Amino acid sequence: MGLRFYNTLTRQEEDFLPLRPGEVRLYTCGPTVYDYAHIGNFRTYLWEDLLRRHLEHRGFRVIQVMNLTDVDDKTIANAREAGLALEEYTRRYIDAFFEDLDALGIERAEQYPRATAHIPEMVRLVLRLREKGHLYESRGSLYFKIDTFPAYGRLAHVDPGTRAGHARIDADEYEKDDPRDFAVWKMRKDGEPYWDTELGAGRPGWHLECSAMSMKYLGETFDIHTGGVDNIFPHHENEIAQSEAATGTTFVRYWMHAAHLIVDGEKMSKSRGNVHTVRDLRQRGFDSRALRYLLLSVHYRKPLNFTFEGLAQSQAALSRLDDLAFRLEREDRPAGGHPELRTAVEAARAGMLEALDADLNTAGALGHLFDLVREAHSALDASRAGREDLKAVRETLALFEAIFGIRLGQHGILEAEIEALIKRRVEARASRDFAQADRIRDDLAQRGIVLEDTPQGVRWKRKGS
RNA sequence: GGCGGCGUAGCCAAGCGGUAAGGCAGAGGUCUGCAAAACCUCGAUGCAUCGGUUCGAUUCCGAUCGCCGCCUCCA
Repeated sequence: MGLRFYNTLTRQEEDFLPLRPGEVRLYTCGPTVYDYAHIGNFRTYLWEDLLRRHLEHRGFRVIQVMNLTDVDDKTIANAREAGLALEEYTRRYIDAFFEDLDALGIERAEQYPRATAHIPEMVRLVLRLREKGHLYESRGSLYFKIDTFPAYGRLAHVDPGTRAGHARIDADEYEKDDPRDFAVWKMRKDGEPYWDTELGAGRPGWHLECSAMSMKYLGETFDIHTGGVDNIFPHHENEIAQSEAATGTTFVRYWMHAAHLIVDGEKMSKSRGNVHTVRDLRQRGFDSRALRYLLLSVHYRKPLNFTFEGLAQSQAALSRLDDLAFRLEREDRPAGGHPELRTAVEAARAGMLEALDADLNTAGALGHLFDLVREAHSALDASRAGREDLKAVRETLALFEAIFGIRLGQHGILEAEIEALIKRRVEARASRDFAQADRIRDDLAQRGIVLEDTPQGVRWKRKGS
Protein backbone atom coordinates (compact mmCIF):
# COMPACT_ATOMS: atom_id res chain seq x y z
CA MET A 1 0.00 0.00 0.00
CA GLY A 2 1.28 3.42 -0.86
CA LEU A 3 1.23 6.75 0.83
CA ARG A 4 -1.94 7.98 2.45
CA PHE A 5 -2.51 11.46 3.83
CA TYR A 6 -5.36 13.08 5.65
CA ASN A 7 -6.72 15.85 3.47
CA THR A 8 -8.37 18.69 5.35
CA LEU A 9 -10.39 19.46 2.25
CA THR A 10 -12.23 16.15 2.31
CA ARG A 11 -11.70 15.37 6.01
CA GLN A 12 -10.51 11.95 5.00
CA GLU A 13 -7.39 9.96 4.57
CA GLU A 14 -6.68 9.62 0.86
CA ASP A 15 -4.18 7.87 -1.35
CA PHE A 16 -1.46 10.28 -2.25
CA LEU A 17 -0.69 10.59 -5.92
CA PRO A 18 1.26 13.63 -7.04
CA LEU A 19 0.38 15.54 -10.16
CA ARG A 20 3.60 14.55 -11.86
CA PRO A 21 4.92 11.09 -11.14
CA GLY A 22 7.99 11.08 -8.98
CA GLU A 23 7.77 14.72 -8.02
CA VAL A 24 6.03 16.46 -5.13
CA ARG A 25 5.41 20.18 -5.05
CA LEU A 26 5.02 21.32 -1.51
CA TYR A 27 4.19 24.70 -0.03
CA THR A 28 4.69 25.10 3.70
CA CYS A 29 3.40 28.24 5.37
CA GLY A 30 6.39 29.82 7.05
CA PRO A 31 7.03 32.29 9.84
CA THR A 32 6.08 35.90 10.19
CA VAL A 33 9.43 37.30 11.16
CA TYR A 34 8.47 39.74 13.89
CA ASP A 35 9.99 37.73 16.77
CA TYR A 36 11.76 34.46 17.50
CA ALA A 37 9.75 31.47 16.40
CA HIS A 38 8.63 29.34 19.37
CA ILE A 39 8.52 25.58 19.79
CA GLY A 40 4.89 25.53 18.72
CA ASN A 41 5.89 26.97 15.38
CA PHE A 42 8.66 24.44 15.19
CA ARG A 43 6.34 21.59 15.89
CA THR A 44 4.78 22.39 12.54
CA TYR A 45 8.06 22.99 10.72
CA LEU A 46 9.49 19.79 12.14
CA TRP A 47 6.52 17.78 10.99
CA GLU A 48 6.85 19.32 7.53
CA ASP A 49 10.50 18.33 7.56
CA LEU A 50 9.51 14.77 8.39
CA LEU A 51 6.96 14.82 5.57
CA ARG A 52 9.65 16.01 3.21
CA ARG A 53 12.17 13.43 4.36
CA HIS A 54 9.69 10.61 4.13
CA LEU A 55 8.64 11.61 0.63
CA GLU A 56 12.29 11.74 -0.35
CA HIS A 57 12.91 8.36 1.15
CA ARG A 58 9.99 7.02 -0.85
CA GLY A 59 11.74 8.19 -3.97
CA PHE A 60 10.03 11.48 -4.73
CA ARG A 61 11.85 14.57 -5.75
CA VAL A 62 10.47 17.22 -3.41
CA ILE A 63 10.23 20.85 -4.37
CA GLN A 64 9.42 22.72 -1.19
CA VAL A 65 8.71 26.39 -0.81
CA MET A 66 8.42 28.15 2.54
CA ASN A 67 7.46 31.79 2.65
CA LEU A 68 8.87 34.38 5.00
CA THR A 69 6.27 36.98 5.85
CA ASP A 70 8.33 40.10 6.28
CA VAL A 71 5.60 42.69 5.97
CA ASP A 72 2.40 42.69 7.99
CA ASP A 73 0.88 44.58 10.90
CA LYS A 74 3.15 43.01 13.50
CA THR A 75 6.43 43.33 11.68
CA ILE A 76 5.60 46.94 10.90
CA ALA A 77 4.58 47.73 14.47
CA ASN A 78 7.58 45.99 16.05
CA ALA A 79 10.07 47.51 13.67
CA ARG A 80 8.73 50.92 14.45
CA GLU A 81 8.93 50.25 18.15
CA ALA A 82 12.52 49.11 17.76
CA GLY A 83 13.30 52.20 15.75
CA LEU A 84 14.52 50.16 12.82
CA ALA A 85 13.70 50.05 9.15
CA LEU A 86 11.41 47.13 8.37
CA GLU A 87 14.00 45.23 6.43
CA GLU A 88 16.67 45.74 9.06
CA TYR A 89 14.28 44.53 11.72
CA THR A 90 13.04 41.42 9.90
CA ARG A 91 16.55 40.45 8.80
CA ARG A 92 17.42 39.81 12.41
CA TYR A 93 14.59 37.32 12.85
CA ILE A 94 15.11 35.71 9.49
CA ASP A 95 18.70 34.98 10.52
CA ALA A 96 17.53 33.64 13.87
CA PHE A 97 14.99 31.45 12.13
CA PHE A 98 17.64 29.78 10.02
CA GLU A 99 19.85 29.27 13.06
CA ASP A 100 17.01 27.48 14.76
CA LEU A 101 16.29 25.38 11.68
CA ASP A 102 19.89 24.25 11.70
CA ALA A 103 19.89 23.55 15.42
CA LEU A 104 16.90 21.28 14.92
CA GLY A 105 18.35 19.60 11.87
CA ILE A 106 15.61 20.76 9.53
CA GLU A 107 16.47 20.30 5.86
CA ARG A 108 16.43 23.41 3.76
CA ALA A 109 13.53 23.98 1.42
CA GLU A 110 14.27 24.77 -2.20
CA GLN A 111 12.97 28.32 -1.84
CA TYR A 112 12.36 30.78 0.99
CA PRO A 113 10.63 33.64 -0.80
CA ARG A 114 10.13 36.86 1.12
CA ALA A 115 6.90 38.75 0.66
CA THR A 116 8.63 42.07 0.11
CA ALA A 117 10.58 40.61 -2.76
CA HIS A 118 7.43 39.54 -4.60
CA ILE A 119 5.31 42.65 -4.79
CA PRO A 120 5.13 42.60 -8.61
CA GLU A 121 3.83 39.02 -8.61
CA MET A 122 1.18 39.96 -6.08
CA VAL A 123 0.15 43.01 -8.03
CA ARG A 124 -0.27 40.89 -11.14
CA LEU A 125 -2.48 38.49 -9.26
CA VAL A 126 -4.62 41.34 -7.99
CA LEU A 127 -4.96 42.72 -11.49
CA ARG A 128 -6.20 39.37 -12.71
CA LEU A 129 -8.76 39.26 -9.95
CA ARG A 130 -9.90 42.78 -10.64
CA GLU A 131 -10.27 42.02 -14.32
CA LYS A 132 -12.53 39.12 -13.51
CA GLY A 133 -14.70 41.20 -11.25
CA HIS A 134 -13.82 39.63 -7.90
CA LEU A 135 -12.70 42.84 -6.25
CA TYR A 136 -14.13 46.12 -5.11
CA GLU A 137 -12.52 49.24 -3.81
CA SER A 138 -13.26 50.93 -0.55
CA ARG A 139 -11.34 53.93 0.69
CA GLY A 140 -8.43 53.15 -1.54
CA SER A 141 -8.05 49.53 -0.46
CA LEU A 142 -9.04 46.54 -2.56
CA TYR A 143 -11.18 43.74 -1.16
CA PHE A 144 -12.05 40.30 -2.41
CA LYS A 145 -15.79 39.84 -2.68
CA ILE A 146 -16.70 36.47 -1.22
CA ASP A 147 -20.00 36.35 -3.06
CA THR A 148 -18.20 36.06 -6.36
CA PHE A 149 -16.62 32.77 -5.38
CA PRO A 150 -19.32 30.16 -4.74
CA ALA A 151 -16.94 27.52 -3.41
CA TYR A 152 -15.95 29.77 -0.53
CA GLY A 153 -15.99 27.90 2.77
CA ARG A 154 -15.26 24.44 1.39
CA LEU A 155 -11.99 23.99 3.24
CA ALA A 156 -13.04 25.33 6.61
CA HIS A 157 -16.60 24.02 6.27
CA VAL A 158 -18.13 27.37 6.94
CA ASP A 159 -21.54 27.84 5.46
CA PRO A 160 -21.27 30.48 2.76
CA GLY A 161 -24.91 31.37 3.21
CA THR A 162 -24.55 32.62 6.74
CA ARG A 163 -22.21 35.07 8.32
CA ALA A 164 -19.12 33.48 9.77
CA GLY A 165 -20.08 33.31 13.39
CA HIS A 166 -19.80 36.30 15.60
CA ALA A 167 -16.67 37.76 14.14
CA ARG A 168 -16.10 40.98 15.96
CA ILE A 169 -16.58 44.02 13.85
CA ASP A 170 -13.51 46.14 14.06
CA ALA A 171 -12.96 49.55 12.52
CA ASP A 172 -11.58 48.08 9.35
CA GLU A 173 -14.62 46.06 8.64
CA TYR A 174 -16.91 49.02 8.34
CA GLU A 175 -15.26 49.46 5.00
CA LYS A 176 -16.30 46.07 3.74
CA ASP A 177 -19.55 45.06 2.08
CA ASP A 178 -19.49 41.78 3.97
CA PRO A 179 -17.38 41.21 7.09
CA ARG A 180 -15.89 38.09 5.57
CA ASP A 181 -14.50 39.91 2.57
CA PHE A 182 -10.79 40.36 2.95
CA ALA A 183 -8.21 42.86 1.81
CA VAL A 184 -5.91 41.97 -1.04
CA TRP A 185 -4.35 45.39 -1.22
CA LYS A 186 -4.21 47.89 1.63
CA MET A 187 -3.95 51.54 0.92
CA ARG A 188 -0.87 53.33 2.17
CA LYS A 189 -1.06 54.63 5.71
CA ASP A 190 1.07 57.35 7.20
CA GLY A 191 4.37 56.14 8.51
CA GLU A 192 3.99 52.65 7.11
CA PRO A 193 6.01 51.02 4.38
CA TYR A 194 4.31 51.08 0.99
CA TRP A 195 4.93 50.28 -2.63
CA ASP A 196 3.93 52.45 -5.58
CA THR A 197 2.18 50.16 -8.00
CA GLU A 198 -0.55 50.07 -10.62
CA LEU A 199 -2.92 49.47 -7.75
CA GLY A 200 -1.90 52.69 -6.08
CA ALA A 201 0.42 53.21 -3.15
CA GLY A 202 -0.01 50.56 -0.50
CA ARG A 203 0.94 47.09 0.65
CA PRO A 204 -0.36 43.58 0.06
CA GLY A 205 -2.90 41.81 2.22
CA TRP A 206 -1.55 38.86 4.16
CA HIS A 207 -3.24 36.07 2.23
CA LEU A 208 -2.05 37.38 -1.09
CA GLU A 209 1.60 36.55 -0.65
CA CYS A 210 1.08 32.83 -0.25
CA SER A 211 -1.08 32.64 -3.36
CA ALA A 212 1.31 34.65 -5.48
CA MET A 213 4.51 33.02 -4.29
CA SER A 214 3.29 29.45 -4.24
CA MET A 215 1.97 29.72 -7.78
CA LYS A 216 5.14 31.42 -8.95
CA TYR A 217 7.40 28.64 -7.74
CA LEU A 218 5.12 25.62 -7.89
CA GLY A 219 2.60 26.35 -10.61
CA GLU A 220 -1.09 27.17 -10.55
CA THR A 221 -1.91 23.71 -9.29
CA PHE A 222 0.42 21.93 -6.93
CA ASP A 223 0.35 18.92 -4.66
CA ILE A 224 0.49 19.75 -0.97
CA HIS A 225 -0.03 22.87 1.08
CA THR A 226 0.57 22.72 4.82
CA GLY A 227 0.34 24.86 7.92
CA GLY A 228 -1.01 24.92 11.43
CA VAL A 229 -4.71 24.30 12.04
CA ASP A 230 -5.20 27.96 12.84
CA ASN A 231 -4.42 28.71 9.20
CA ILE A 232 -7.38 26.77 7.88
CA PHE A 233 -9.60 29.73 8.41
CA PRO A 234 -9.34 32.36 7.21
CA HIS A 235 -5.86 32.19 5.70
CA HIS A 236 -6.06 29.07 3.58
CA GLU A 237 -9.70 29.52 2.76
CA ASN A 238 -8.86 32.95 1.40
CA GLU A 239 -5.87 31.66 -0.50
CA ILE A 240 -8.08 29.19 -2.28
CA ALA A 241 -10.60 31.87 -3.14
CA GLN A 242 -7.98 34.26 -4.51
CA SER A 243 -6.04 31.68 -6.41
CA GLU A 244 -8.86 29.73 -7.94
CA ALA A 245 -10.86 32.83 -8.78
CA ALA A 246 -7.83 34.08 -10.69
CA THR A 247 -6.83 30.87 -12.44
CA GLY A 248 -10.11 29.03 -12.73
CA THR A 249 -8.38 25.81 -11.77
CA THR A 250 -7.64 23.76 -8.67
CA PHE A 251 -5.11 25.50 -6.45
CA VAL A 252 -3.97 22.73 -4.12
CA ARG A 253 -4.70 19.01 -4.22
CA TYR A 254 -3.91 18.01 -0.63
CA TRP A 255 -4.26 20.32 2.33
CA MET A 256 -2.57 19.15 5.50
CA HIS A 257 -2.61 20.82 8.90
CA ALA A 258 -0.78 20.24 12.14
CA ALA A 259 -2.49 20.49 15.50
CA HIS A 260 -1.15 22.92 18.04
CA LEU A 261 1.33 22.49 20.79
CA ILE A 262 0.29 23.52 24.27
CA VAL A 263 2.48 23.88 27.35
CA ASP A 264 1.60 22.26 30.65
CA GLY A 265 -1.94 21.88 29.37
CA GLU A 266 -2.34 25.53 28.52
CA LYS A 267 -2.12 27.58 25.42
CA MET A 268 1.29 29.08 24.96
CA SER A 269 1.12 32.82 25.34
CA LYS A 270 3.31 35.68 26.34
CA SER A 271 0.94 36.70 29.10
CA ARG A 272 1.21 33.26 30.69
CA GLY A 273 4.97 33.39 30.33
CA ASN A 274 5.13 29.87 28.96
CA VAL A 275 6.48 30.61 25.51
CA HIS A 276 9.60 28.58 24.82
CA THR A 277 12.00 29.18 22.00
CA VAL A 278 14.58 26.81 20.60
CA ARG A 279 17.41 29.08 21.65
CA ASP A 280 16.12 29.31 25.23
CA LEU A 281 15.95 25.56 25.60
CA ARG A 282 19.38 25.09 24.10
CA GLN A 283 20.79 27.72 26.38
CA ARG A 284 19.34 25.85 29.31
CA GLY A 285 21.30 22.83 28.19
CA PHE A 286 18.63 20.69 26.60
CA ASP A 287 19.68 18.49 23.73
CA SER A 288 18.00 19.79 20.60
CA ARG A 289 17.79 16.20 19.36
CA ALA A 290 15.57 15.41 22.33
CA LEU A 291 13.38 18.37 21.49
CA ARG A 292 13.16 17.21 17.92
CA TYR A 293 12.32 13.69 19.04
CA LEU A 294 9.63 14.92 21.39
CA LEU A 295 7.96 17.18 18.86
CA LEU A 296 8.03 14.44 16.24
CA SER A 297 6.94 11.55 18.43
CA VAL A 298 3.33 12.64 18.72
CA HIS A 299 1.14 12.31 15.66
CA TYR A 300 0.92 15.67 13.92
CA ARG A 301 -2.86 15.88 13.97
CA LYS A 302 -3.03 15.46 17.73
CA PRO A 303 -2.45 18.24 20.18
CA LEU A 304 0.96 17.95 21.81
CA ASN A 305 1.36 18.91 25.42
CA PHE A 306 4.90 20.10 25.99
CA THR A 307 6.31 19.53 29.47
CA PHE A 308 9.84 19.32 30.79
CA GLU A 309 9.07 15.86 32.03
CA GLY A 310 8.18 14.89 28.49
CA LEU A 311 11.42 16.35 27.25
CA ALA A 312 13.35 14.29 29.81
CA GLN A 313 11.47 11.16 28.74
CA SER A 314 12.40 11.83 25.15
CA GLN A 315 15.99 12.28 26.15
CA ALA A 316 15.90 8.91 27.88
CA ALA A 317 14.32 7.20 24.91
CA LEU A 318 16.95 8.70 22.67
CA SER A 319 19.70 7.41 24.97
CA ARG A 320 18.40 3.95 24.42
CA LEU A 321 18.74 4.37 20.67
CA ASP A 322 22.14 5.98 21.11
CA ASP A 323 23.33 3.06 23.18
CA LEU A 324 22.41 0.54 20.55
CA ALA A 325 24.02 2.61 17.81
CA PHE A 326 27.10 2.89 19.98
CA ARG A 327 27.23 -0.80 20.62
CA LEU A 328 26.88 -1.55 16.92
CA GLU A 329 29.74 0.76 16.12
CA ARG A 330 31.99 -1.17 18.44
CA GLU A 331 30.99 -4.76 17.99
CA ASP A 332 31.81 -7.14 15.24
CA ARG A 333 30.66 -10.70 14.67
CA PRO A 334 31.68 -13.55 12.42
CA ALA A 335 30.38 -13.37 8.88
CA GLY A 336 26.92 -14.77 8.39
CA GLY A 337 23.42 -14.25 9.60
CA HIS A 338 20.77 -15.63 11.88
CA PRO A 339 17.21 -15.96 10.65
CA GLU A 340 15.52 -14.71 13.85
CA LEU A 341 17.34 -11.41 13.91
CA ARG A 342 16.98 -11.01 10.19
CA THR A 343 13.24 -11.51 10.52
CA ALA A 344 13.07 -8.95 13.31
CA VAL A 345 14.96 -6.43 11.22
CA GLU A 346 12.65 -6.92 8.29
CA ALA A 347 9.57 -6.62 10.49
CA ALA A 348 10.84 -3.42 12.05
CA ARG A 349 11.81 -1.90 8.77
CA ALA A 350 8.54 -2.72 7.07
CA GLY A 351 6.54 -1.72 10.13
CA MET A 352 8.21 1.67 10.35
CA LEU A 353 7.68 2.47 6.72
CA GLU A 354 4.10 1.30 6.71
CA ALA A 355 3.33 3.40 9.76
CA LEU A 356 4.85 6.47 8.14
CA ASP A 357 3.04 5.80 4.88
CA ALA A 358 -0.21 5.86 6.81
CA ASP A 359 -0.43 9.62 7.32
CA LEU A 360 2.97 9.85 9.02
CA ASN A 361 2.27 7.77 12.09
CA THR A 362 5.53 8.49 13.86
CA ALA A 363 4.57 6.95 17.18
CA GLY A 364 3.67 3.72 15.43
CA ALA A 365 6.99 3.77 13.59
CA LEU A 366 8.88 4.26 16.83
CA GLY A 367 7.12 1.29 18.35
CA HIS A 368 8.51 -0.92 15.61
CA LEU A 369 11.95 0.59 15.97
CA PHE A 370 12.08 -0.15 19.69
CA ASP A 371 10.98 -3.71 19.09
CA LEU A 372 14.11 -4.07 17.04
CA VAL A 373 16.27 -2.43 19.70
CA ARG A 374 15.31 -5.13 22.16
CA GLU A 375 15.73 -7.93 19.62
CA ALA A 376 19.14 -6.67 18.59
CA HIS A 377 20.48 -6.47 22.14
CA SER A 378 19.08 -9.89 22.94
CA ALA A 379 20.65 -11.42 19.88
CA LEU A 380 24.00 -9.84 20.62
CA ASP A 381 23.90 -10.94 24.25
CA ALA A 382 23.07 -14.49 23.23
CA SER A 383 25.54 -14.55 20.34
CA ARG A 384 22.78 -15.05 17.87
CA ALA A 385 23.97 -12.37 15.50
CA GLY A 386 26.29 -12.42 12.52
CA ARG A 387 28.06 -9.66 10.67
CA GLU A 388 25.31 -9.43 8.07
CA ASP A 389 22.68 -9.06 10.76
CA LEU A 390 24.59 -6.25 12.40
CA LYS A 391 24.79 -4.51 9.10
CA ALA A 392 21.05 -4.88 8.63
CA VAL A 393 20.35 -3.46 12.08
CA ARG A 394 22.67 -0.55 11.42
CA GLU A 395 20.84 0.13 8.18
CA THR A 396 17.55 0.23 10.00
CA LEU A 397 18.90 2.72 12.49
CA ALA A 398 20.18 4.72 9.55
CA LEU A 399 16.68 4.69 8.13
CA PHE A 400 15.42 6.20 11.35
CA GLU A 401 18.20 8.76 11.26
CA ALA A 402 17.36 9.77 7.71
CA ILE A 403 13.61 10.10 8.13
CA PHE A 404 13.46 11.43 11.67
CA GLY A 405 16.51 13.58 11.07
CA ILE A 406 18.20 12.55 14.28
CA ARG A 407 21.79 11.37 14.40
CA LEU A 408 22.40 8.48 16.76
CA GLY A 409 25.36 7.25 18.73
CA GLN A 410 28.34 8.96 20.22
CA HIS A 411 29.87 11.57 18.07
CA GLY A 412 32.47 13.91 19.32
CA ILE A 413 35.98 14.03 20.49
CA LEU A 414 37.21 13.90 24.04
CA GLU A 415 39.63 16.37 25.45
CA ALA A 416 43.11 14.91 25.86
CA GLU A 417 42.88 15.26 29.63
CA ILE A 418 39.71 13.21 29.84
CA GLU A 419 41.09 10.64 27.51
CA ALA A 420 44.13 10.33 29.74
CA LEU A 421 41.95 9.87 32.80
CA ILE A 422 40.00 7.10 31.11
CA LYS A 423 43.26 5.40 30.23
CA ARG A 424 44.52 5.67 33.80
CA ARG A 425 41.32 4.16 35.06
CA VAL A 426 41.66 1.23 32.68
CA GLU A 427 45.11 0.62 34.09
CA ALA A 428 43.88 0.94 37.66
CA ARG A 429 41.20 -1.64 37.02
CA ALA A 430 43.70 -3.95 35.40
CA SER A 431 45.77 -3.86 38.56
CA ARG A 432 42.55 -4.23 40.61
CA ASP A 433 42.94 -0.85 42.23
CA PHE A 434 39.20 -0.30 42.36
CA ALA A 435 39.34 2.59 44.79
CA GLN A 436 41.37 4.59 42.31
CA ALA A 437 39.19 3.46 39.42
CA ASP A 438 36.05 4.61 41.21
CA ARG A 439 37.62 7.92 42.08
CA ILE A 440 38.35 8.59 38.43
CA ARG A 441 34.88 7.49 37.43
CA ASP A 442 33.29 9.84 39.96
CA ASP A 443 35.53 12.65 38.84
CA LEU A 444 34.54 12.15 35.22
CA ALA A 445 30.89 11.94 36.17
CA GLN A 446 31.25 15.39 37.68
CA ARG A 447 32.38 16.57 34.29
CA GLY A 448 29.42 14.95 32.55
CA ILE A 449 31.25 11.91 31.21
CA VAL A 450 29.63 8.58 32.06
CA LEU A 451 31.71 5.42 31.83
CA GLU A 452 30.51 1.90 31.28
CA ASP A 453 32.69 -1.16 31.47
CA THR A 454 31.67 -3.65 28.85
CA PRO A 455 33.17 -6.91 27.67
CA GLN A 456 34.37 -4.95 24.66
CA GLY A 457 36.15 -2.44 26.85
CA VAL A 458 35.23 0.84 28.44
CA ARG A 459 32.77 3.07 26.71
CA TRP A 460 31.98 6.66 27.49
CA LYS A 461 29.15 8.96 26.79
CA ARG A 462 28.21 12.45 27.64
CA LYS A 463 25.47 12.64 30.15
CA GLY A 464 22.23 13.86 28.65
CA SER A 465 20.51 16.85 30.15
C1' G B 1 -23.69 30.89 18.79
C1' G B 2 -21.05 28.27 14.36
C1' C B 3 -17.00 24.87 12.97
C1' G B 4 -13.15 21.40 14.48
C1' G B 5 -9.95 18.38 17.61
C1' C B 6 -8.86 15.59 21.95
C1' G B 7 -9.95 12.28 26.57
C1' U B 8 -6.07 4.71 26.36
C1' A B 9 -1.78 2.27 32.75
C1' G B 10 2.04 7.00 37.50
C1' C B 11 3.77 9.98 32.89
C1' C B 12 4.15 10.03 27.23
C1' A B 13 1.73 7.40 23.32
C1' A B 14 0.04 3.73 18.99
C1' G B 15 -4.16 0.93 17.70
C1' C B 16 -9.76 2.36 15.68
C1' G B 17 -14.98 -3.88 14.63
C1' G B 18 -12.29 -9.66 16.73
C1' U B 19 -10.54 -9.50 22.17
C1' A B 20 -5.00 -3.55 24.46
C1' A B 21 2.13 -1.81 20.33
C1' G B 22 6.12 1.02 22.08
C1' G B 23 8.83 4.61 25.33
C1' C B 24 9.75 6.81 30.33
C1' A B 25 9.37 5.97 35.50
C1' G B 26 8.92 1.79 39.28
C1' A B 27 9.67 -3.49 41.53
C1' G B 28 12.30 -8.27 41.41
C1' G B 29 16.12 -11.18 38.96
C1' U B 30 20.68 -12.27 35.59
C1' C B 31 25.36 -10.06 34.38
C1' U B 32 29.31 -6.74 36.79
C1' G B 33 35.04 -5.78 41.48
C1' C B 34 30.98 -2.11 42.35
C1' A B 35 28.18 0.47 38.93
C1' A B 36 26.11 1.64 34.25
C1' A B 37 24.16 -0.44 29.99
C1' A B 38 21.76 -4.78 28.36
C1' C B 39 18.54 -8.98 28.96
C1' C B 40 14.37 -11.70 31.66
C1' U B 41 9.86 -11.19 34.73
C1' C B 42 5.88 -7.94 36.73
C1' G B 43 1.46 -3.38 35.14
C1' A B 44 -4.96 -1.40 32.13
C1' U B 45 -10.65 -7.93 32.59
C1' G B 46 -9.61 -2.18 30.72
C1' C B 47 -9.46 2.41 26.62
C1' A B 48 -13.85 9.89 30.08
C1' U B 49 -19.30 8.59 31.39
C1' C B 50 -24.09 6.62 30.00
C1' G B 51 -26.99 4.38 26.35
C1' G B 52 -27.51 2.01 21.32
C1' U B 53 -26.05 -1.07 16.81
C1' U B 54 -23.47 -5.94 16.42
C1' C B 55 -22.24 -12.86 17.41
C1' G B 56 -18.53 -9.38 19.21
C1' A B 57 -16.85 -2.17 20.38
C1' U B 58 -11.42 0.99 22.95
C1' U B 59 -12.73 0.96 17.76
C1' C B 60 -19.38 2.47 14.66
C1' C B 61 -23.91 5.67 16.27
C1' G B 62 -26.30 9.01 19.96
C1' A B 63 -26.18 11.78 24.44
C1' U B 64 -23.43 13.73 28.57
C1' C B 65 -19.00 15.56 31.09
C1' G B 66 -14.04 17.56 30.79
C1' C B 67 -9.95 19.86 28.06
C1' C B 68 -7.87 22.43 23.65
C1' G B 69 -8.48 25.29 19.27
C1' C B 70 -10.52 28.31 15.05
C1' C B 71 -14.40 31.92 13.80
C1' U B 72 -9.59 38.60 15.47
C1' C B 73 -3.27 39.16 9.43
C1' C B 74 -1.15 33.22 15.72
C1' A B 75 2.18 27.13 13.26
